[in-house]
Amino acid sequence: MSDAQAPEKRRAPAKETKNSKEGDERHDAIYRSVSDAIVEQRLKPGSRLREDALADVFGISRTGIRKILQRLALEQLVTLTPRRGASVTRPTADEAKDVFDARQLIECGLMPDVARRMGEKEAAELRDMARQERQALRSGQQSVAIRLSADFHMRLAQLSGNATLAEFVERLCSRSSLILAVYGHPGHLGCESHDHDDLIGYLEAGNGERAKAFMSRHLKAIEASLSMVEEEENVPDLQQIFGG
Amino acid sequence: MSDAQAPEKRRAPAKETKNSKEGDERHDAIYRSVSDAIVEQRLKPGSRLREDALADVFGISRTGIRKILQRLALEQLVTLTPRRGASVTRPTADEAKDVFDARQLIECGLMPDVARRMGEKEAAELRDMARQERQALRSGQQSVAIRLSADFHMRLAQLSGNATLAEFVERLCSRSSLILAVYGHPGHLGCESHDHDDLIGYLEAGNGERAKAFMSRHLKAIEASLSMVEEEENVPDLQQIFGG
DNA sequence: GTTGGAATTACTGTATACAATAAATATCGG
DNA sequence: CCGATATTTATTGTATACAGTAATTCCAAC
Repeated sequence: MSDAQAPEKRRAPAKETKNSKEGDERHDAIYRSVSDAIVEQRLKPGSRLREDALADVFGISRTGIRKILQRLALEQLVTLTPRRGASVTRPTADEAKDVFDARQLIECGLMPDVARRMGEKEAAELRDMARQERQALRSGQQSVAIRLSADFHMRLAQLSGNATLAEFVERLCSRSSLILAVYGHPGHLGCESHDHDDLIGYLEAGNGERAKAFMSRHLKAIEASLSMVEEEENVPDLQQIFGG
Repeated sequence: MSDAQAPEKRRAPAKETKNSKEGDERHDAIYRSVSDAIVEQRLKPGSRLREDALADVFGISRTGIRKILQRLALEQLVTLTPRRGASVTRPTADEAKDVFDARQLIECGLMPDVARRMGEKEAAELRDMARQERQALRSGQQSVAIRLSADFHMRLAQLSGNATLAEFVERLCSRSSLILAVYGHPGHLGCESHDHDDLIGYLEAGNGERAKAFMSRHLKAIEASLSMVEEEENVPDLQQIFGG
């Protein structure tokens, strides 16, 4: 992972500040680093994200960290509670339903456009992504597989040519990873191995309607694989006591 | 005595800072204030938003302003260019197309759900909003009318029960206001007066499919009313010179 | 041993100071 | 008088200091 090497506490030498990166890119890299960690479930829902700790790890001040956390909060990957700070969002069952309904509407609606704009190059790229995903899954790298699966859906949306809708899909896929982390069964990954390949086939054949129907079933299958029990990790004893 | 070198560091009237508001709500109020000004086109696309100026106007420091600007940037209402600061976004023709395609897909797709959840109270509320909009239009308050029109579409999406999609629609409507500001004809408002009332009728009757079709036409009509000429306010002389 | 409360601690919220850079302006050479 | 470069200025980027508040710990009393 992105090694924030020895946290040399000396941060003052302004002349040294500039040598490493444009500074702007650095922020983006850190954002992506945190975002990836969440999507890959290395940071689990509910984990607290303290500003000082992150600032130390990445070697920038809290100011920059706050900016990044705020962005993640707007994307609903982290939750910002007023005086408690940031933590990785733990999606509720309602939110999960909303997200999958939204994916149903948008991703399926995009399939005809994607089919229309699908060329050889795009198909090859997608097949490669699907291959990588299968490989990660086979070699037991579940975290990586989850992200690759999300990447696949995101790339698909980008190929529709509508940047705005692609951005929406991006957000929905990120949140889906969080949902899988909370409500998915450990051994059972969201996307079945062959689904993505089949989908590429329909799209490459220019069969938008078929792809649409397939995507609908695909998403339904993922959603159906979730076990929608709100685990109330806090004070569960109380209920047991009252029940008993 | 040696502590005499420590002058009274108090430089800010901290006691007065807190008395007025919770501080958190204040930020939200400022955010809404700026957002409304953009949506109502009192701040025109391209206008620069300097941090100091905003900080002065609202009586908070640049820190808070930056937070708000960043949020607006993520919603694509303002554009943040690296060392140039913030300005009200000027949507391109491509973006405009994307936004209206997205609205076409999402808002129309939501209509059946809205029709299903439509009750007396909701219909009455919508009718009231439509009435206010008509009134604003008649009394020449175009800015207010534009925002009320956007509010109508947003509220409609909320009634679908899907908070995630409602948020997407919210963003799309805000951006649409910007698009109208750039590409719309001055005297010609986006939403025709009677359209919204007609739509409520279909929804109240539970006729989701009819409402869907109507919404589609409604949005198409708005989009068709735009004149999609990219005014390249920058270096236009060059082309004219070379052409002439 | 548990509970209530006070003191401490840890953390976030906000403003400000300072550095860095791009834009605007002035200055000088042609 | 025009063009290129140096200087000044305006404005953003970042770190840090300080304040305020929630969480924790510790202590005493029952």
